Amino acid sequence: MRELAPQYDPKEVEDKIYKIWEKSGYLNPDNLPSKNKKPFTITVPPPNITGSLHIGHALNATIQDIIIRKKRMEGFKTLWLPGTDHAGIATQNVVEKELKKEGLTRHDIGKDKLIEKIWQWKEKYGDTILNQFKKLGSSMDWSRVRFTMDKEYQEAVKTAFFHYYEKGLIYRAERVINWCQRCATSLSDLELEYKEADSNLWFIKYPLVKNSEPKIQNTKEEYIIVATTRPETMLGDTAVAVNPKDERYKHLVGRNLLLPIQNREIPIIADEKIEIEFGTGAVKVTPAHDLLDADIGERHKLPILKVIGQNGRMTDGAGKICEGLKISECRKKVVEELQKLNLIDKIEPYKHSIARCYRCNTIIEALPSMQWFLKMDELAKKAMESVKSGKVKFHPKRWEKIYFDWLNNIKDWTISRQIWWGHRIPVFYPNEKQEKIRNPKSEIRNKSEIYVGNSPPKNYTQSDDVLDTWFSSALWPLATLGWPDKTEDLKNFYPTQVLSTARDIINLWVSRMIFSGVELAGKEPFEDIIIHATILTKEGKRMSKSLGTGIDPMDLIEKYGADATRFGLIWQQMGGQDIHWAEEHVIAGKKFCNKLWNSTRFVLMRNGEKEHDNLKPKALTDADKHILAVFEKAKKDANKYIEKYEFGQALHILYDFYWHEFCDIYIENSKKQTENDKIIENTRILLAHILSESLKLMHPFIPYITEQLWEVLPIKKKDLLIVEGWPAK
RNA sequence: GCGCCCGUAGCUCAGUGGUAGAGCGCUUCGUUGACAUCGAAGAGGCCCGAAGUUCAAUCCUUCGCGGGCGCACCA
Repeated sequence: MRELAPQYDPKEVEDKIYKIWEKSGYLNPDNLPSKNKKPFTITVPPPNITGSLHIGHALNATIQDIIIRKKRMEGFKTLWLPGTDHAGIATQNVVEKELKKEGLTRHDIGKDKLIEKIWQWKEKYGDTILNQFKKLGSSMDWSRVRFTMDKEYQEAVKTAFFHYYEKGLIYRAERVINWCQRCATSLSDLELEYKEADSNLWFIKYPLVKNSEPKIQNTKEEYIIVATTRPETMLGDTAVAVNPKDERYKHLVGRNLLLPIQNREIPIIADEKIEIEFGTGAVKVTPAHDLLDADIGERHKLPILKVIGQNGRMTDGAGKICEGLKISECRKKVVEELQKLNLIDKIEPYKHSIARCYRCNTIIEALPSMQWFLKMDELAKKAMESVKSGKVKFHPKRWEKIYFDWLNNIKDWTISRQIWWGHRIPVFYPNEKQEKIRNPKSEIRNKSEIYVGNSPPKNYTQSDDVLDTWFSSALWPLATLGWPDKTEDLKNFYPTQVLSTARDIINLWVSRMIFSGVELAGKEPFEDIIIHATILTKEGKRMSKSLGTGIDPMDLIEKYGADATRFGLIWQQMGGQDIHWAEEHVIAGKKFCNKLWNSTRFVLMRNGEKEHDNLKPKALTDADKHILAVFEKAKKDANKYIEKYEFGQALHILYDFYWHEFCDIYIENSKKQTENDKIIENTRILLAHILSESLKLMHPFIPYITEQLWEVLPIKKKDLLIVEGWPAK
């Protein structure tokens, strides 16, 4: 037996214990004892290679580790598969920022060189997070680390693309899409963040054109006033719309207006979608640069006139005086011109939300662009069915509403991106058509001129587009296990059992994994989805790196130890509620570890070096009976709560039992009992029994200290605690 | 606008149809061999407001107020 120091020092224990786990091989399911038969799998939500571990990751990793460790002790063949995501736009942006420090842009060095730089960056920093997971004590299988740009993973992505393409679910079309001018790429709706901003509502007069047809009466009105937050887009207006029920305008529908500045005639049309109450009830319609207007335009077969280009400047369509101007400049210019013409009725201050890029915060423009889309109707139905049937369950259940809401209103998914870092779309065009392809106006309509597949004919060149990062993330549980190859791992570990993640990617990621799994492998990728708490500041605000309100879990580990950090995180994870972060609970965790340490010292001192091989205590005294009874209850309740994924509750129970029942009461009683020769032996066995069983129950929560204490317990024939039998079964 | 979550001790949060609990903090006492990262004792709460259901509500229902979040095409 080894002497225990009078205080617990995490620094002396953690790294040493982690190495023991790694060396034991038990992190890899293939090396687990033969009793561990039935597979149990979690694939970690792959963090972006750009990131470092934040407090939310730490909570999530701890939750998954608790589940995995418990299952491993219960005798499952557990696989917790680690990995990282290439995170297309995010990563490219980070590396571009690095370039900028040298005064370079990506265009200066070119595509190949940029991609090379990103790979270098990945080699250097990409494993940061994985090492931080280790520090936390995560019992992941390091022999199976995956990356979404691994060679095999790229094959999986292509296979998925071909599958959808052959099924006719993938198509290319010119549509009005979200465009980030800084990233120079399209974005899906989910990649936007709306932020409120102060702006104006401009009220502009559009003069009515006198009508020569006798059937249509000319009226007293000389103009219609439209209200807009974006005066510059008027240059691309192709109609003005009013609600058909609006009495003010009913008689004007069908008449023409003269679009100021451009001096084009545009019709007045009627559309149900127009709110009578808002503004003047008359809306300028710019099909090229507004998603709603694009819908209206389609319904009324309006021409689409592009006035804003992908570079964020006005196109020739905007007319001579505005061509080449930035959007903001053009706005000023247009307002100025309108004022000259005396066509501004009034300007009112107005607050509204503006879409911004979720990666770089640039204002998003809607504009027509040739992109690849994935048809969503059929896939969305499958995804909904998986949850409706109960094959996949959300915990807490309320989150399924977010899921259904999105799937019920789904639009086709824009899967192509114009960035450089990512999975190239496996589509090839004949070389002589390259120019045409880059120019959306002359899209190749003839399908036979496109090659989709693995071995393109000579003189064909691959498309420059890459896939949305989430297209590959959607394959995570499949591709990491070897799909589409029928590997042993795929057979053993797919479908997985649990997915634990943050609520903000329920649709971005979770729903897409579900339909991908069902569509491509015929099985839902997991059974239970845990949506864990979001950690906010004590004041209830979002943590933010730039505001310095974030918390680095590594600092906590450094200060209090990994077990205390895990304890603090889980202590606060109650009922799926958001956590208003309070560090004192980590301090409580540190104190608890020390209590555990010292109570173990006590038991060892009382029991001496004698090794037990059979800890079957009897209940001889009232104190004995009491402690055994409350222990049974604590064990049962803790187990129940872990199974319901209510980890905070489970931890509270174990804490209360251990400190207040075992230490405060039983240990105190045992001091007297060990003075009585008749019961001294049984008391010692009972002490050792409760201690060792408690260590097992607490191991998933605070793995390092429990493994360390287990090591010094005088018990015969023991393996590492990480594979000891779970007591509550 | 619609929806979701929350409002209990100074702080972070549990909890129950029969007038409340933990951790941290605070006060007083205590260094008897597990632990002062401790032990003992204690102060501290019209359980957001109003109405309703009930013998009885902090807990159920409705409506407010306050805080947070998500969704939405309000130009």
